[in-house]
Amino acid sequence: MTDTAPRPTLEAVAARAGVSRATVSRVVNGGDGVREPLVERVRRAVEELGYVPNQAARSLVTRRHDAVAVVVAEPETRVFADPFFALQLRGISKELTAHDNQLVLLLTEGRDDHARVGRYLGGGHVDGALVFSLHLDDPLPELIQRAGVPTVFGGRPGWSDGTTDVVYVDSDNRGGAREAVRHLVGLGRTRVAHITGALDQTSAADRLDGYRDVMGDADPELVVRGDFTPAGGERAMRELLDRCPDVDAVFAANDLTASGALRVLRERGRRVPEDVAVIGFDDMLPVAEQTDPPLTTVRQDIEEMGRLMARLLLRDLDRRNGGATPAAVVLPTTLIRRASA
Amino acid sequence: MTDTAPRPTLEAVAARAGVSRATVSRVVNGGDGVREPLVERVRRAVEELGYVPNQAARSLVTRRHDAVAVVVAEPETRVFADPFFALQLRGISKELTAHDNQLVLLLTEGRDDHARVGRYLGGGHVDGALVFSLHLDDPLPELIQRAGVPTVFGGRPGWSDGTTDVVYVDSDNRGGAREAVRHLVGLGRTRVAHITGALDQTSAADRLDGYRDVMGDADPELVVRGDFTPAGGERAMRELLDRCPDVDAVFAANDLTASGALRVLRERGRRVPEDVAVIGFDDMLPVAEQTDPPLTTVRQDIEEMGRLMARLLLRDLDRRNGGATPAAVVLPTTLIRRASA
DNA sequence: GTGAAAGCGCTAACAA
DNA sequence: TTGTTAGCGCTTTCAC
Repeated sequence: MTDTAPRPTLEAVAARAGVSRATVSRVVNGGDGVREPLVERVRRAVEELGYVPNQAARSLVTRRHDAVAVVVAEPETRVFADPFFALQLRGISKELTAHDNQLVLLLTEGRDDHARVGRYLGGGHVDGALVFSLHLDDPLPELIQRAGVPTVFGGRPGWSDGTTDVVYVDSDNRGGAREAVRHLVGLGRTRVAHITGALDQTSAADRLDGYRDVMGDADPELVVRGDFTPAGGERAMRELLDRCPDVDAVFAANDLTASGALRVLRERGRRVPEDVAVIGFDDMLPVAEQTDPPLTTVRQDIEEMGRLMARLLLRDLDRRNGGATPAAVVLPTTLIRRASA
Repeated sequence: MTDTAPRPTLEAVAARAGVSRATVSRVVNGGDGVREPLVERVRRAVEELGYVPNQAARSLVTRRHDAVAVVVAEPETRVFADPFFALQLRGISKELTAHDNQLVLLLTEGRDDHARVGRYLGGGHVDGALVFSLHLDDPLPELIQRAGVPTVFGGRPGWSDGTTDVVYVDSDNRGGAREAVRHLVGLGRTRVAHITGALDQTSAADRLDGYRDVMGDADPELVVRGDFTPAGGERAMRELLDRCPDVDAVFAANDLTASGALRVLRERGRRVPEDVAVIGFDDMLPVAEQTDPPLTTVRQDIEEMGRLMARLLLRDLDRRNGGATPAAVVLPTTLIRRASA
């Protein structure tokens, strides 16, 4: 907890190197158009003085901050219940770091925070924003969109009407769900159920759509609502067994849900996969590999999603430099076969 | 992805309100020493123009950034395996937000990143840093300490020699462990084992110390090394059962470890708590409540730890304003009784 | 109580 | 290629 020492300025470096501030500035920012010997002298002076540019002064004139906000709607239990958030963040961080950008994390807790976030984003502290819009009715994303900050969303925003060109990164939830259900059908299962996620999230809705793509004509009783949690999975599985005792396969909206379902199946004496085959979604390793039996599931590359979000945003920020305007990106999923189906 | 609109400046507000820039500045920063009618006029002008101060310009002169870096050593599987990180972050975020500070997240991935973080912290972009130093041999914390940025650590740093006054926030790991083991002993158990955490982390070492405080004279075979993961817990439990078949209680270094141990105990046909009582650490709800049987455990208030870290740092930053220099804080733990012990 | 003026440290025309 | 100069938008003495 030392006090801040007075830091050397461009001026000081210039004096020491015997050149002008402008030259030092050039060298510090890449050094093109400065002759080698001078570059060398400046470099040495920088070194000796331990000069570090003052970001505030630089931003003041460049209007660039080399900083990106990551906005996460917080009350989401889900954000904490699974490593989703952390993994995505890691991907984002890596990409940002690779391009010398800083990550400003904005966690929101409610109404008040929305205003705060809006103000912050509108306040020109950051060059852009990466936003996770988990719920259909979340007012935040639109608010941000209106703030006029370049933004990339994580997951397809629910309010996206297809008209406005929102940029987002998402997994192919629908396609992945289709693949899972097809696999179940291919196993010869005929009573394939689906435990949904929280349906106010597009990922859950899309997975349900995927299920219906394949099982459109199936007994509607086979679809039961969950909420992405193990507890929700248990509840749903019980309901399912009561309603349709002949169910022989379950596609759960995520691995956590599947783990809950598995527990109930065991409790009720159903063997997995012999009596009931189970497939999850996510391939969350600590969950999928620990269940009994290990979970067959649909993998999505979460870290890559984060990386991609950052990449799209940075590209957009650079579009003046000839880059094209990015559009939404949907990443493929993979079926991972383990023992449960 | 709109282009940035030209934002109004202090100058513009001053013109509109018919006052000087200085007066507007005063109003914007609290408004003391300005007469009410003027305050009112300025406020209105700010409102009408949608004025938001330019942080860069302000920082340039005040040398304050109202921003704090949170540094997390990343490769830590643990950071992603449990909600620890997210919870702590939430606490930090809340406190920071309450004091109008921004959270800049620095995730590090290795050697190269250390230099980068050092540079960033030394570069005066933030007013202080909150650092998680998980491993004893992590070079980062010391590097940061040397950067001269006010810093608060999360968890007692391993290299803290007691001489230098590092400020940190930690749970009473040792005391909590003692309480857990005493509870086991109080239950009449005589062969109380301990599955440790990753011993290169102070939290694990401290919990082991707590165990020894109570069981100092016990069979050393009863202590077996884990790594804070369920898999580690399984491995350790197997070893334990082989080595000491008469074990009648287990204190696991955390809930994840305990869940692994529980699994093995079930597999080997030992009843919990009848044959073997089990206690965890953390009270990580999604884990502790979902185990079978539900886990008795030592709770630590993780979010509060985060909040406290931020509070200590902010207080230090304000110490010029009469605050005292903060010291380390150790939070108490609570034993939560469920069914496993 | 209010305003005028001097920078904070840097970049970016423009001259040389 | 290098230097000179004029701000970027704000806070903060210092006069009034």
